[in-house]
Amino acid sequence: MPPTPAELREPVLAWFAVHARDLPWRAADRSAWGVLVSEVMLQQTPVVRVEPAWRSWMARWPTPADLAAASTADVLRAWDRLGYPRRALRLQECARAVVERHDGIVPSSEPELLALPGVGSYTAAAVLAFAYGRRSVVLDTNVRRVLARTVDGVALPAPSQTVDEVRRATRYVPDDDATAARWAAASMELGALVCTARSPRCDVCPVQDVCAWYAAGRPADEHAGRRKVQTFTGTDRQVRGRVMALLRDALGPVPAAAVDAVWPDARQLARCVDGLVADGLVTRDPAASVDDPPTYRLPS
DNA sequence: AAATCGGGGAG
DNA sequence: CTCCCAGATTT
Repeated sequence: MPPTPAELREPVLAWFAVHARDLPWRAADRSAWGVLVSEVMLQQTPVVRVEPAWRSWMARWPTPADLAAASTADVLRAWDRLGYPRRALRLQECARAVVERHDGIVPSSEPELLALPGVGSYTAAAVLAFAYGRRSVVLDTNVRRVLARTVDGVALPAPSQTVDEVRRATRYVPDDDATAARWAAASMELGALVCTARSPRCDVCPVQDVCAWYAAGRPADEHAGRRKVQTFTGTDRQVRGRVMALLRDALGPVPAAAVDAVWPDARQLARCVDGLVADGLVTRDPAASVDDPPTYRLPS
């Protein structure tokens, strides 16, 4: 018997009222743009690493117009090692779209949010709930795990999100805007602090008594083995990361020879550099003389 | 539905 | 060492 929506929500909301972390993008004076920036930074990057980056980022570029007017090289340097630099590129594109399409105001409708670069279903729902206090179905990795355990009685959700899963999650979202927005934050927080992927702290969980997974004796993950572990060492992602690090730290244009030195496999390196140029993360400038090698830099 | 895209810190 | 993190986009 899975818990009813009320059986799950009420203890989690009460727990959240006591245990919510004091994160800067939850402060009373944060802007809708600040919320959007935090959500993009938090896409696949842990809270502890985002927090200091968010503070300095918002101090430097408080509004969409500020970020829209910045040099892309500065944006990529400020992004530093938050991972997936394409997100930084899209965040700046997003700022420009907000300025051009919405007069510099972050939109408050789901279709308009989804149309922004770098904003998918999760981020759109999160901005609606956290910036505007509106009801939405916020289904991130934390909420997916909380519902998989408490409702479905399984250790972890399926590798990819299904339509059925969204429908199920919708049934647990409160009807009114304010409570729905709190539920979004509370259920995410429970997944982040208690109902964690590695070693869940069921002993302090506010919904232990209604949790289907706990009742079943915490059975192991049924998808174990089928889960794709993204390796990193030796992959294109590592090579791209090295090239980006080199260009971030460079004061001026970087000679091709310096780029060649970051990775021993010349073919793989060339493929990665071409990819970075195609992605708009790197600019290749031809040399003065035709037979000389080009130089590389971050895009201006 | 699956692959790709960074990087780091906990276990 | 492996695993996972407030995902989005492309194929």
